[in-house]
Amino acid sequence: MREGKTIPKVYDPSQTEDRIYSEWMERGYFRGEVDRDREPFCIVIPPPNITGQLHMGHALDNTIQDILIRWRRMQGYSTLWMPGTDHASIATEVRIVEDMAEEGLTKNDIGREGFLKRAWEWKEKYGGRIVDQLKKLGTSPDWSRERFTMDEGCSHAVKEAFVRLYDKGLIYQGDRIINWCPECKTALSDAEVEHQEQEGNFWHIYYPIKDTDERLTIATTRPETMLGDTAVAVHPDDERYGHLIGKTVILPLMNREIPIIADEYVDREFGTGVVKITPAHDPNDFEVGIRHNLEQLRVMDDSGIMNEHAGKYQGLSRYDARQRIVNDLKESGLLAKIEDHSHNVGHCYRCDTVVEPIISKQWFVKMKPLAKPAIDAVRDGRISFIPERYDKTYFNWMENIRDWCISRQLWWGHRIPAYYCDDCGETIVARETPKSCTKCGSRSLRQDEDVLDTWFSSALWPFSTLGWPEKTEELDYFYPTSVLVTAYDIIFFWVARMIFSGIEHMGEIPFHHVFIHGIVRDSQGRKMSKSLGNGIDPLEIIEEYGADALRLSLVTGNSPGNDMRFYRERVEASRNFANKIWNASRFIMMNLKDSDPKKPNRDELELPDRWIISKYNRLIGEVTENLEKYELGIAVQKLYDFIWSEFCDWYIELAKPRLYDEGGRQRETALYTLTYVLSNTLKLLHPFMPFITEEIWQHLPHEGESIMISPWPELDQDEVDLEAEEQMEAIMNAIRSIRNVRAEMDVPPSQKAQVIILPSEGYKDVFDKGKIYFERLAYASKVVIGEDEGDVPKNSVSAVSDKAQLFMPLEDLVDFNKEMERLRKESENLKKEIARASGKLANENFVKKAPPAVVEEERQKLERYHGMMEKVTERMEALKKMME
RNA sequence: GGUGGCUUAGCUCAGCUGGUUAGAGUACCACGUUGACAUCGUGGGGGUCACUGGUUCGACUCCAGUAGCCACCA
Repeated sequence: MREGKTIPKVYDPSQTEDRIYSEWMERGYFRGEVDRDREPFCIVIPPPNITGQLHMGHALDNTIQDILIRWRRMQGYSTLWMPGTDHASIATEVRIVEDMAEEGLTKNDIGREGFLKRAWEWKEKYGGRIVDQLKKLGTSPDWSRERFTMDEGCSHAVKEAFVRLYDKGLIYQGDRIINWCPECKTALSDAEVEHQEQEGNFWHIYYPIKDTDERLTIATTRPETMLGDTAVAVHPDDERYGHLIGKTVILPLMNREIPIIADEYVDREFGTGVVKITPAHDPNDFEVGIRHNLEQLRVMDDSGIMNEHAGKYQGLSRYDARQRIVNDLKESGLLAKIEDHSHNVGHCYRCDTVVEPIISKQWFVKMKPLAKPAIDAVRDGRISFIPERYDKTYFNWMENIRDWCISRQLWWGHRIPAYYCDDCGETIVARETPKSCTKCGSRSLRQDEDVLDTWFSSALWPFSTLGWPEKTEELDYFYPTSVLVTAYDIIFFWVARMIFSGIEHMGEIPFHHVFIHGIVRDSQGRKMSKSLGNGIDPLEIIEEYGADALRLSLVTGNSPGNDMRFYRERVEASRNFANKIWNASRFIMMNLKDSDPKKPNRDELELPDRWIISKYNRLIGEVTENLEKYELGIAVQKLYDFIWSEFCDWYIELAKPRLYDEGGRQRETALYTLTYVLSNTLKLLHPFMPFITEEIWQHLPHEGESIMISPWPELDQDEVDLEAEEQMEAIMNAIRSIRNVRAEMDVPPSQKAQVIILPSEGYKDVFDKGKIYFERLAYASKVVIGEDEGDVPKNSVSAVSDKAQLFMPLEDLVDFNKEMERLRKESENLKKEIARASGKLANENFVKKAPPAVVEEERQKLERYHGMMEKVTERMEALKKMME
């Protein structure tokens, strides 16, 4: 072997991974460059939160990206995988506040500046952690270009984007209903609200009509909001209530008079057909309020505590208030009934508190004009989702989108570049902090206190990281990026927003493909979560089994868009595979010593060589094709099968006789083929298992300094050798038949037997040349090619394969009854197949309408079955005679 | 309520544009230390492809419906 040391029997990833990774880094292999002579291939990483630790979701997402990047890099593309992290405004702020709480500090104690200082320190300390963890996975992004959503460039891009949108009238400030988290005390976008089904109640409340004995019954799930009612509404065409429109009801508990209005928003079928209108606490009511010019009465403060408009309920939490209100209604006889009712309640995606729809002054992005071209881009195929079905999810969201609330009442993030004049009240939106008011010249300006939604900056990620708004070479060359890889749970938050932002700011889509994968669940199919404590730490897995094993486990059996369960047993299987490759390579290296076998001429190749080279070439085609389709699971399955079954189980075994023939001319041919197929197969496997493939490749004869920059193998149709495949199959099938018979007859491996082969027409030569393989792989003491049954001794067991009849004289080991039983089973089986095939062929329509190739195939099958049946029958008869 | 997904061997899953004797891993059974590997080898058992219809010469695969589970949206 190259380094002249003995190779351990068990592969130990911990001995290699870090060393190899440092070498790759030192040699700058990850570096992405603008190279006009080559096609670009670019992926931007979904930036992980700086608060985060690497979890299985990251591991999967980044393994996939690394596979694609490594593959394209080997194919000769100029690849750039752009890495970075996200400041994760709300998540980080929550973490730091928790952190401070342990020291007994609050945000207000240390003030905005103090807080930001602390946050940056926190970022410096922990922000790199996840990056280090990604390195352990073996990922190959261009770390020299690593970005952060709050770095100077990205911040610049954010301001630029904000100002441009504002100038175009696509960003506005206004009082609208937003989702308010009373715990985080900030507004949230619609996407940040998680709806959870909850058991609740429908409280039916009487609203007395002024100056009459009549009353209306109104059902609500949030009785506390009634304090802010400023109308009740019925449908204009509802005959039950037509006479009441324009009258007034007395709002219970508050004794406020509010009008009865008519609005088509009311659903006559639902509940009593009368609804309370609370413009300040419900998005639909808000719209109704605008139409009818109703007062907006907010009854709750930012902490979810009832305020001065809540009368005697002031100071109570929203839930205490609800309780009290229901009790009070009951006491005053105004509670008609309570119904059980399950409904969806919005929760904050960060802290899980029930969000409160509340009217509030916030900044918004006007979505309709932005959504239109973003929908078109997917509709006309410029952007495609893999799997395709996710375009429906995308359309559904984009077509029903409401304006995006982008301001957050937080400190950690991009501060909104809006400034207010204390003197004239002017709002100035500018890239640079203005010195004086553009309207009145006053110098007393205050910047907006709020920061932007984290996703506002991540929406710019595909171009902000490439230098936008500067017109950089990178931007010109790598944008639009090639593919975005992410899980489906982030389509709305991120993918959709990148698409409309890219189109708006760059005038071009941000990526061509969106490759959606599922999420990694635990072995019981549950989502991994901190609260359940069922998360599996990828780093622990890497430590125990190696990064290659982890990566392999994450892609095998994984199909696009579908979730997967994570099992330790699977990782073990992957590790075993790594070990298998290791040992196959070890075997080859042991035989190579330090030699570098010369390429044999074509006519020097033996059947197994031609066969494995042919299979290897097919493999190239299959792996490449499946990578192109993002079918990584299938690609890796093909590799697994090829390496384990065809290469290890068969080819190595078939090559052994020549290897043990020291000094034989054929030894070098076998060695060459072994080495050639192994080292090239390693290339195909490299994107999936980068470490072990590099480690082995380095020890094999090779050109170039690393497998990761070696050229991706290309399918050579001339090497696909159908004849070799067919002949080898014939031998392999015959060997399998013998093994099968021996096992069924309970013949121990130690009991070698003579094998007599009666080849089918045209296969005499094939089996004659293949004798040696039967000795090795079918426990044959001696192999004889016979002409007919006359050459077969009486006490033989037989096996029938499609291209030969096989016999083993086993003397007293033969149990004729057992043999008979076996033959009967086989003939049953054949009978079934013959019935199936001939049934098909007897069907006129099949013969007439099916493609000729399919019909022909079926004919050949039938012929083969008939031939085998004949042999089995003959054999049974002979046996019967013998037993008489 | 709307949309989408899933239902294939004991378990976990592949099976992409309809034609395979329906596959893999794992578990299970039997045999096995033949000079790469017991993290292994050889052989084996195990599936009415959820159900009902339809299209088709032909359906695990396409269409419709039903049931159960799940996800997302409202």
